[in-house]
Amino acid sequence: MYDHINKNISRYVTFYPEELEIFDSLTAFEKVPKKTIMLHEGETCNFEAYVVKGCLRKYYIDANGFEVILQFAIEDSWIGDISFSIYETKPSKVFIETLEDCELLVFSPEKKEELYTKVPKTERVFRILMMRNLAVTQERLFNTISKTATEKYLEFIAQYPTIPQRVAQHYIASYLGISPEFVSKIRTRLAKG
Amino acid sequence: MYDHINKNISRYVTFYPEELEIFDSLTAFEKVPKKTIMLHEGETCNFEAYVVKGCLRKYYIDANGFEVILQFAIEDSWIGDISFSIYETKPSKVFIETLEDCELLVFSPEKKEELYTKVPKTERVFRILMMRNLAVTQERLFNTISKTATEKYLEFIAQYPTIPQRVAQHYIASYLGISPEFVSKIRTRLAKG
DNA sequence: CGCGACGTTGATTTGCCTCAACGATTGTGG
DNA sequence: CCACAATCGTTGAGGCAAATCAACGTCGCG
Repeated sequence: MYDHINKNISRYVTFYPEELEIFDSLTAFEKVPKKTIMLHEGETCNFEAYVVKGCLRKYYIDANGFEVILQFAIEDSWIGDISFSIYETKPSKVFIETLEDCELLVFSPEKKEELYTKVPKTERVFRILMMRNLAVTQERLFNTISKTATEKYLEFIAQYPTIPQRVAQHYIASYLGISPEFVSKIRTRLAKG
Repeated sequence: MYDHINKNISRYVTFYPEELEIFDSLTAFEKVPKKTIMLHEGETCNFEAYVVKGCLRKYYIDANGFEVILQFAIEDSWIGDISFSIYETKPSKVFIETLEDCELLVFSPEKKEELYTKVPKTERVFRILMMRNLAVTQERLFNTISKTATEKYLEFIAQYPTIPQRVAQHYIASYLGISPEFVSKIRTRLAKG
């Protein structure tokens, strides 16, 4: 049950077994069915989740009503609203939705703060997780600005080869900032070589 | 000298005077003249800096040789390569250059780790700084994908009103992912109303 | 002064979007 | 279990926002 999450956080910091026990005890296991919107825009986000099994997406809705996907989360990754903290309970601008039946290990803001107090080392873990997330987001911003739609598509399927098999194609379009029709045209163009 | 940086980090965590003294003692004050490239692509970044005075930019160079600006840093902000750490000494993909004569307070990776050991609370500070940075970057990614060039330009000058007075216009174009010519056209269009 | 970097303006091109129509697939209620 | 609706991916025609290319005026600096 907790093996994977313990391995995940131990990549960055070494923990004693007692510390991992505290860590695990502060999470809540949740099964969430497919197509559940766990966080609506305007709500305050009251969770941060590690994905044991399943697939989720986090997205904005723009001024014209179009969705822009910020993140896909699959096994062994984290998802939550960034401004997640008991001190900063701003209403969220994003939606989080399950795309498959999911098994999650969830922190509430209070438990997260309790964790920081009881096992201060975890500050370091989440600092490093943030850093890696930021690095990925910066890289993606750079790609969005400087690459063509075809390049973006090719790099996406190279970097996340399993995602196209799991989610609808128009979600990938929304992630890449391309119209669904144009993704289709890119694919036929590539198939013809 | 250290007043500003101490206020900056005390926004997120409360420090004892002794802790702030340790913090300050681990930084190095540096004056860097205008147009100095402090970090080249391929080098490992050996600093993280708080800007006391001046203005810098961080940028990528894309496959066609075009610069894409990721960040402007001005007074009371932080700049450095994200993967900055003694454990992760990957070659950097970004350049960091001063646009004005600068006064900086600089951490080396070693001093930063020393800081984390001597004043563990600082993990929390830099976790929160990362988080805010990530939130801003996500917002910008969303804008880049879903807004028109004119909207991006207007939001930029609204959000960073002092930057256009300090840096060349084509740098703003590079930050927004717009051609310099088109920024010029947007401006004349807006001026005519 | 003269050179190079910068901003402007206009003509032309293009990558991608929008709109619309059409099969294929999924799922849902009777 | 079928019928019908809804969702999804594909394809084509047409349009537009922004890029590219090129020429020119201006400013700051060595």
